[in-house]
Amino acid sequence: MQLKELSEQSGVSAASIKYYLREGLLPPGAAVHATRAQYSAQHVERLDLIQALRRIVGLNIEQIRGILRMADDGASRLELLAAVQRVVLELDSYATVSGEVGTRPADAVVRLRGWPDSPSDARNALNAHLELMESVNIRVPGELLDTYSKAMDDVAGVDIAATTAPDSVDELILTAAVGMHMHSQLLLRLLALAQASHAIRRYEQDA
Amino acid sequence: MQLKELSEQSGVSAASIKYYLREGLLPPGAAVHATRAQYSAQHVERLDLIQALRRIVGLNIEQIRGILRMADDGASRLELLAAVQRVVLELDSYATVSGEVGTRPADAVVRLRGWPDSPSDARNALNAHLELMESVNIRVPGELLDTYSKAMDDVAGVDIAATTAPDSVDELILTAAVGMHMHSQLLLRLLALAQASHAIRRYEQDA
DNA sequence: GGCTTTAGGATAGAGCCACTATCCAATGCG
DNA sequence: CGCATTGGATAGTGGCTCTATCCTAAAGCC
Repeated sequence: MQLKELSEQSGVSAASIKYYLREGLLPPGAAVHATRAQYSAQHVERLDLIQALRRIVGLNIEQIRGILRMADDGASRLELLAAVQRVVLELDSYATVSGEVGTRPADAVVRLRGWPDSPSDARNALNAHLELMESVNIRVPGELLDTYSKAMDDVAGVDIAATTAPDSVDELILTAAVGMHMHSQLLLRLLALAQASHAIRRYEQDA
Repeated sequence: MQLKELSEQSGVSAASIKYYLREGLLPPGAAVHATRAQYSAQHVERLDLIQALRRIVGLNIEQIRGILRMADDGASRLELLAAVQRVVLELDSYATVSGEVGTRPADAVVRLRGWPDSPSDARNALNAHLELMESVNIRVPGELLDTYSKAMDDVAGVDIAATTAPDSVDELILTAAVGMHMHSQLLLRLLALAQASHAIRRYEQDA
């Protein structure tokens, strides 16, 4: 198919497709001639992925480019997962907490859960965030971290098990990124509901 | 104090303060004369709040204005909490899932946890989100929802207990919004770590 | 009393981002 | 043969949050 049809099938305007081509998000089609190129189903899939990462997960062009480039360079599933995580976690690194990152709390969690031991970005991000929370006086008692990590362990188990056979790299990225985002939003909504409930109980009591 | 000093104390540029005044985020100072106004410590506090909501929580001007207006109109703590939740939850209502909102799953959670019964925005948001997840084929088994809600129940308990005596409305908003955001980010990081761990185990096994 | 500084008001511009539109020459397709 | 389409280039749009400039009037200070 050529550009116009690709646009129709993906629901992305021809102008935007050109933009993505320029930005290196979408690989160029097979150039039949100087003024004619053929696009495939993979291009449609890629466009779907780009759309999802933009509109659902909220990544920007540069972040998407980074991930896709890795995918196209034949990165492993683990590497891709790590890349997706890096980007999603840094969505708002409002303050790059630097300084000596005490690896304590995350290590404890890892030990407690019996997770494989490897000092990852995810672990650093967790430690940095815990420091940040402490610095703004939000207490995170050990038991809470325990409860949280247990819950997350359960999700991850379900998630990874479900992600058995990703047909394509694009699909792997899609499920990883969208899944993380969806679960995170789900938790946020549950937290809101829980908070509202607790607040109601408390303030009614006061009154 | 006057504008310049307010700017120095809050770390917000004079131009931005003027902008916030124009946008109705910051109440005008007490006009001593046509060309002189006095600002108070409350103005500094308000600016801190605005900064936090912008930079940490990532709200836009209109969202902040809405919350602050409620606060200044003397809304109750519950109303304010609800308003904050509404805004934070809608941060990315990528798809306003409408239609007959089956109140089933959230109701079950509420019953299970023994939360006070009131059909709230939070509950609707949860139901809508669960529908959305289902529509993109992300399974959320009942046990998972159970685990999640238990964890969130624990946090909310700690949170609300800690938020005993907010000295000012601004502080209440600050702790609510920042707290929600921080916990949500914490969970996201834990999820990332858990996923990475599970993925490592799984893929190592495969290899 | 004059000089500098500041307030408030208005308006315009900057900078970023993700597009979107226009123009072009070259060329394939019917 | 001629219309439509392509890749390539470039410029413009719209939303958002500031930031900068200009102005007049008045206060503070010596």
